[in-house]
Amino acid sequence: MTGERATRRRSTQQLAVVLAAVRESGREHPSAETIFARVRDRLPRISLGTVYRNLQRLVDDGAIGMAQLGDRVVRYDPTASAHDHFVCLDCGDVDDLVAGAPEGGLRAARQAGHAPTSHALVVYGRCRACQEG
Amino acid sequence: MTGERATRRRSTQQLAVVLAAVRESGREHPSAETIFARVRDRLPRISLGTVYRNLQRLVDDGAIGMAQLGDRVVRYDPTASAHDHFVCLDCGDVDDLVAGAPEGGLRAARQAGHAPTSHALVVYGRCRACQEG
DNA sequence: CTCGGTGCAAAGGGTTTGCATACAT
DNA sequence: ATGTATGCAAACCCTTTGCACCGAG
Repeated sequence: MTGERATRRRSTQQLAVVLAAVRESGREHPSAETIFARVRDRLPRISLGTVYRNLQRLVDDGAIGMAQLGDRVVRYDPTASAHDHFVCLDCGDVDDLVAGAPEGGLRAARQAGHAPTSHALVVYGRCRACQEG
Repeated sequence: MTGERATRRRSTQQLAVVLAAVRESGREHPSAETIFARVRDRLPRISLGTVYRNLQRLVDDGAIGMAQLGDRVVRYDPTASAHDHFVCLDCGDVDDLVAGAPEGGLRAARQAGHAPTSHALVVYGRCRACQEG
């Protein structure tokens, strides 16, 4: 019974503007609230619910990434492909990290009989800017 | 001005029972709600707020660990020392991983000028039990 | 014309907090 | 006696959702 037909998706202005807002965010890893504020400049009547719905859709489609970085909020990421993150404990800034697979963790998982398929690595510390002075 | 005096901490029955509940949890990584339910068997009048307050205190004191494993809730961990986690995408079970430092990530952070002090690694996949059959 | 997307506002789920009281010290 | 910890309930914060209307196809 795979009979359900995929519902046709419409491309709206709101969707485009949300995507643009995430894409323009550089290494900032904005929260939904931040996106909301930014998107409002262009579409003053957009609602927070719509922002959440479109962000979710973009994540599901693989157009953007999503990360939990230790605090409560979900962060969105213009880089959709898998990568890791550095979070500064002083200023909260986030940086992308390009690192190979965490072999130690994967090996430990396999040794326990598990079959790893993905991972999330967040490195915490003091960022470059916060070390000066 | 380091004049604030540390407030004297009292050891209550509630604190002891919360700690015991976490310690008895094995590799289960219970949420606050789970701890609450368990603790209630022994202290029927304990409140959820007290459970949260005591869990927070135990974490601050380094008596127990705390982890965010991808879903919304905070998990508590009888193992206070740093270690990583495996989460089964099928059944949700959590397993501890003993892995060395994630060198790739740390190196990438240092290369960007940051000074790493800690990290959180969660490996996702299919657990041993879910692979059988 | 259709029916998926939107705006609004309310609900949800997890966690924190203000306050009067209880109790460890 | 002192003031920290508790119980209760309300507040908080982030996110999701129900519903009537709008608008892309």
